[in-house]
Amino acid sequence: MKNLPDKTVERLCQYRRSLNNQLAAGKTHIFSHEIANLLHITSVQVRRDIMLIGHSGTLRKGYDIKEMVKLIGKIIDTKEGQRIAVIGMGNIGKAFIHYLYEKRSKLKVVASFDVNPDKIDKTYADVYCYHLDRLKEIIQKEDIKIGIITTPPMVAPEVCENLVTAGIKGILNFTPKPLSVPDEVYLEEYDMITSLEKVAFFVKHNE
Amino acid sequence: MKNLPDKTVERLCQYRRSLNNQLAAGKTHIFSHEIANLLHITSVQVRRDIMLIGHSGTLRKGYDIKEMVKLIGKIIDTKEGQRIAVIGMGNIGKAFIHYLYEKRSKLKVVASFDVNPDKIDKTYADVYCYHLDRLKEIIQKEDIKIGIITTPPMVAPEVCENLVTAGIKGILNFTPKPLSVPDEVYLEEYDMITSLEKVAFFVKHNE
DNA sequence: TTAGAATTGTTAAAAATTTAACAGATAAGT
DNA sequence: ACTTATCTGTTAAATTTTTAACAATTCTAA
Ligand SMILES: NC(=O)c1ccc[n+]([C@@H]2O[C@H](COP(=O)([O-])OP(=O)(O)OC[C@H]3O[C@@H](n4cnc5c(N)ncnc54)[C@H](O)[C@@H]3O)[C@@H](O)[C@H]2O)c1
Ligand SMILES: NC(=O)c1ccc[n+]([C@@H]2O[C@H](COP(=O)([O-])OP(=O)(O)OC[C@H]3O[C@@H](n4cnc5c(N)ncnc54)[C@H](O)[C@@H]3O)[C@@H](O)[C@H]2O)c1
Repeated sequence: MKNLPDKTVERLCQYRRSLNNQLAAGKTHIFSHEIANLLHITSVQVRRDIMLIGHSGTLRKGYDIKEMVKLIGKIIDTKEGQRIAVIGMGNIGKAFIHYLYEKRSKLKVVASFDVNPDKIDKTYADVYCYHLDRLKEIIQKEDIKIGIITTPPMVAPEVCENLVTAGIKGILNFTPKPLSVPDEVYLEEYDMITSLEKVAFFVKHNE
Repeated sequence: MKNLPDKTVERLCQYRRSLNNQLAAGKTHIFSHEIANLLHITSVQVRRDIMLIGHSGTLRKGYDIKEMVKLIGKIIDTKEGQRIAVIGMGNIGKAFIHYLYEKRSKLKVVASFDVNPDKIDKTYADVYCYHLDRLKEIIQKEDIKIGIITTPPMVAPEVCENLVTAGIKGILNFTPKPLSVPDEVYLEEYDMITSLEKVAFFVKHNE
């Protein structure tokens, strides 16, 4: 199940969340066009994605939601759940930890780091905050594979480098500073402001 | 300058931010491959994007940074700057307002809304927080064109509908709840968890 | 002043992604 | 049982996006 297109992986995550909602609402089966409507894409795309992961629906009945959620989980999650660190316990860092805590997903934040004494040695939603100096030590001890950078932009490159040295395998960067990592580390840059500027652009051009 | 590919628009926003950084660092000109390195894309792509917006560099000297920033601004910004509302003054809502405030960009948050009495009638980074009931009134009075939804997911569809009724033209949705809007409204769904799950997927498959 | 290196701008090719088209299967109604 | 509506799964086509290729231009320096 390795060669899924990037975009498909992204959509699978979204399918799963929507499907869980439907499950909670009491539905057991769903049609491709229903999923499509929920996510504003076409039903063809949904069917194609589902085909790619090797799932089959029942004709005239649709897809079994529970099974799909389970299958997507198999593809996206790891058995034991992934262990994550958040670096920079400001607004966004804290928001993230609280959010994941409530969701109880397979993605577990198991440590956080900061340099501000007010934040260090405190616990946020069960996540302990260490001084940045202990980054490498804790990451290795706790077998953390993913780092989320929510520090001020200026220090992001340095933090990034330290994460890589410590052996992290994936980084999600929330700062607007573009980072560099070796090939074997997966880097996702998540830029909230670009999204907003994109909206602004399209609003401007639809006037 | 209407028919820019979606992806190009996105990159232009990123170019601008990086270029501003370079400007601040004292550079006046930059080569396509330098921009490319900053953003982890190819120099061809940079040149192509720049071509599409009708800018020209100087051979062997590169692109004039100041001019490029100005041109990108012309394409992306509106003259007067866009007026924005944030609905839901929790962690993310506040983070956003503070961030935009510091940046002093053309994107101005001019109002925010909540239902929690603790938040209402207070000011965050110069942005006043109104009760949700006044949404339509304020949006129309203040000529707000863009809404950022950072409420709890459950109420997002309702908020969205109210925004549309009030005449908003673009929505940036931070909740994991997919929304529906009429064709003339531009909707961007920004899902932080999907990004994280994507990282997790690729980490898993690189092991 | 000429050769060589560097860099842009553009067209063409390739790759990735989305959409269309439609055959085949099944449930529901008659 | 037969017909019809509806959906899935899949292959093929279309579109979008990225990458390659290279001519043209400018600077450097022998
Ligand atoms: N925190 C994260 O990392 C994260 C990640 C992904 C998605 N999200 C989503 O982003 C959204 C905001 O997250 P947050 O951490 O800022 O949440 P939060 O709980 O801190 O803030 C929500 C705010 O919305 C207000 N609110 C409630 N009902 C409202 C209504 N009807 N109208 C206007 N305001 C209302 C609340 O009073 C509160 O101030 C949520 O939907 C959350 O699921 C958060
Ligand atoms: N807030 C937004 O809406 C928004 C939007 C786009 C991008 N961003 C970016 O996201 C990042 C975080 O934003 P925020 O609003 O949470 O910022 P914040 O200032 O609230 O939090 C930053 C945290 O990082 C800590 N920190 C500082 N230096 C550190 C270091 N060397 N190592 C570890 N921690 C360190 C600080 O003590 C603080 O707790 C920033 O880079 C910001 O530019 C924010």
